[in-house]
Amino acid sequence: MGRWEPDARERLVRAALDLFSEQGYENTAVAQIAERAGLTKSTFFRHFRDKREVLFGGQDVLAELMTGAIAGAPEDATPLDAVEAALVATAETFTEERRAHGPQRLAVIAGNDELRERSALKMVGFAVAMTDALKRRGVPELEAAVAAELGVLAFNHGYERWLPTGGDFAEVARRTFSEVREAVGKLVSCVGNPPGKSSVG
Amino acid sequence: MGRWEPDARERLVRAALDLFSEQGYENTAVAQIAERAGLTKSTFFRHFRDKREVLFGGQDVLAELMTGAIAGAPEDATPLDAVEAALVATAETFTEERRAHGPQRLAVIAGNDELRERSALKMVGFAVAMTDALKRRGVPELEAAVAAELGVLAFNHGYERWLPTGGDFAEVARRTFSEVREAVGKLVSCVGNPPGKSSVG
DNA sequence: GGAAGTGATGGGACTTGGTCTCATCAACCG
DNA sequence: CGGTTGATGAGACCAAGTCCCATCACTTCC
Repeated sequence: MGRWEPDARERLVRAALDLFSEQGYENTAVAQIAERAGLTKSTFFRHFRDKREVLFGGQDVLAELMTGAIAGAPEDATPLDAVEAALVATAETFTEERRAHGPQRLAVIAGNDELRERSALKMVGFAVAMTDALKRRGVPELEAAVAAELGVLAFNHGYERWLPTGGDFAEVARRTFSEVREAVGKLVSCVGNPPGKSSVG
Repeated sequence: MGRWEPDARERLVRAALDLFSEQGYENTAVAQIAERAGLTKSTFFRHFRDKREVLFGGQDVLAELMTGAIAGAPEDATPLDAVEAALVATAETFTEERRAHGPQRLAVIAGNDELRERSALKMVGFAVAMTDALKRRGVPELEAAVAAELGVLAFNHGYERWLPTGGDFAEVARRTFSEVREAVGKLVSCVGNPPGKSSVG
């Protein structure tokens, strides 16, 4: 594997994923990942900000798709409709190839604190991005924040639901988000809190 | 400052906070923090898992207060009521002394990625804790997750609102959470989505 | 009162993540 | 053919974090 083989980044990701699965994240040195990919530590850090980031590539693309969809949603769309559109807009990145190493990736992340930490930050990033996009539509601060948070929740649940079955993520996202909406409805219309007249307002 | 002065942990926290404010988080070495506290690097890592953690002490106590309040809420309390009780239950930790270095702490965290990452993880921890506590009350998975997420959102907003003014955090939490409830109500009762019959169900 | 034990600390070696700088090499271009 | 560009290799370097062992203050027990 020569110095100028193409797809250095992809090779690094695959090598990292394999090594993390084989021996655990903490027991794998960056130099080892680079070596398996036929590269060096220097090159690794040229492609990824740090060791964690090799598992979280392309998340900024997702955020851009979300904000773009919210900005481009019909003017009469409700905040929740806009958020739903944001989730649907990310479907194009959920390719079959991505699904292939999804479980492996999830397992590695679940087994390490640093990685769960990075994952949490990415989710916060999504929430902030959607909140800002909603605010630019004139949605009040707090409503925007709530809607965005619900969107992130649905996104995560949708992803976990999409992984085993595959298929069109847009559909899964719509279904999951409608369930979240339903859950919200049940929460606010609980006994003692009739809808329309909040008991705490 | 001798070897056996008391309050090593508190001294480390104060030294870290001051140094981070003076020269930035990244420009401050752990050895330097320890030195200012009259201790050594070894001792620092005996008190804190890593450099970040010196700014996030006591968050596990908060999670326990939250879960305890949810578990101990009246049987007929709605999920949202239980979450509100969880926020109120954390009030006892919001002392005036804690408020004193709150802004300093927030500023340091906001200025560094590693720290925002850790903060995000802590919030996810709260959400998971409250979700589990709600599920143990028989609340369905998704509703529990939504309610917990709303709680975390209110907690954060409440904290930022409490910092400048001080006073009883319980009151601030109640007020903030009621505003979140109101926001949720507006979201689900938007034009095109009459409450009671979801347009996407 | 001295000896043994306990728990927190000091100290230093060591690994690894991450940065930085400079040399190298392939491709492209005039 | 020579110069430029861009990605890589190589290695020094610093700081985070781990590990092991010695040290010291305090306690307990004989």
